[in-house]
Amino acid sequence: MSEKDKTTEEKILEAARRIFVEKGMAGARMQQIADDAGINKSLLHYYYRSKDKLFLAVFRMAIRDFIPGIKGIIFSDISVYEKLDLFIKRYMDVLLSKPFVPMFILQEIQRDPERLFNVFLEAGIRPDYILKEFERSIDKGVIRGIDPKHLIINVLSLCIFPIAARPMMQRMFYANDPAAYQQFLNERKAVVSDFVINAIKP
Amino acid sequence: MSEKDKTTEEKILEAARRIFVEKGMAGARMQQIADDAGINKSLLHYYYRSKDKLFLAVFRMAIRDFIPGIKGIIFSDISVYEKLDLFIKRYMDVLLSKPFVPMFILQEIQRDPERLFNVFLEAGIRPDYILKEFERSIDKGVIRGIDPKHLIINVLSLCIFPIAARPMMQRMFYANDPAAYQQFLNERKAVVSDFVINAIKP
DNA sequence: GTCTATATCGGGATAGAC
DNA sequence: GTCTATCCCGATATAGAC
Repeated sequence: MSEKDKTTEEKILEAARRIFVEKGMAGARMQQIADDAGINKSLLHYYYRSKDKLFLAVFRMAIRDFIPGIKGIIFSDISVYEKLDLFIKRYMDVLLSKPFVPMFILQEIQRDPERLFNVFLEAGIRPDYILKEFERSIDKGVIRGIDPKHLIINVLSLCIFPIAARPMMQRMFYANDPAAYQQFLNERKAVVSDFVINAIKP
Repeated sequence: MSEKDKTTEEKILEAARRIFVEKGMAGARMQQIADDAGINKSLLHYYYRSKDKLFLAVFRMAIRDFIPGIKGIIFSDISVYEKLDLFIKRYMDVLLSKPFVPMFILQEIQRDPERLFNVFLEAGIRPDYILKEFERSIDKGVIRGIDPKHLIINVLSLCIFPIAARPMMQRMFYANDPAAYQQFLNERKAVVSDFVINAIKP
């Protein structure tokens, strides 16, 4: 689909996504979103009644993009180690294809965690199932005794943080070379998987 | 020092810190900072000429609070494992005593990474030394062959993320019980240290 | 140093023509 | 559906009295 064939609504959503991620909800300007989308400011209000509604639309879109690939893995019928490996790789793939999501969600976590929690619930994201599975694996001695909550948060940390903190890490470790850091993030899929698996092997 | 003995300037800085962390630079309101400090809005401008200057003051204070305990460890003369263990525990202690710092810095990373990088440089924060030390340890076979950059970023991720994402994690895993999550974070010092050390043992 | 009052401006939102 | 013009509130910032 060429740039011109995009509906106005699509152009708005994409522009809004860019600006909201860069500036956050409060820092974003409707004018800038309109400019970025190549349309008039009033049209934003025509399609979405308010800034808040536009933000929510972008937000839901981000969540939806983000989820489908993940849920399949969690409920699939493979070993814990395969599951962890697959999850980490798939999860990082999704994050790399939507690198704006981490900061977007972190900002929303501060702004209104309850609303975010409900969006997650709607999407069927709950830790219960995987928590139980880790517990069983620990009981069976398949993985080392670590509180499953810590394990989950470790995995999330290792995947999310390097993307959220990208501008600084890229500057510090790669003299601000985007291609080099991208390469680093690609390697990271295997590195994190190894790291976690080594850490929890009995 | 009682609440009353604090100078106006101190009261402003503390209030500003709270509000800036909660709302971010753009979302924060001078009025709210003034209310929170129990003073008049104009006084903010009397002490700090503008919102941006106030933000910068809070920011530098945050960095300064944050650094001293850390640097000592990096250059101390102990084994890599002891150093990692000590660093993780001390670093998380600092983060726990200044829990606003992670989001504050993450926001600033998006807003102006170059300025932040320079503030870090001023404070003497550079990854070179520890990077080299990890390399030597890998060459000697003391730790498993992992790209030292990944190792550093893993440690940072594991320490920082759970605090930055606290409101959501607390809601998901502890039914929003702050004391329970605080307890979780305290445990975490030892858990992360174990996790990392297990992951890199040859 | 601290307050009240006010200037000034930017930005979200709406009205209305086409 | 898309544009121009405009409203109006809220927020930063300043002036000036005490």
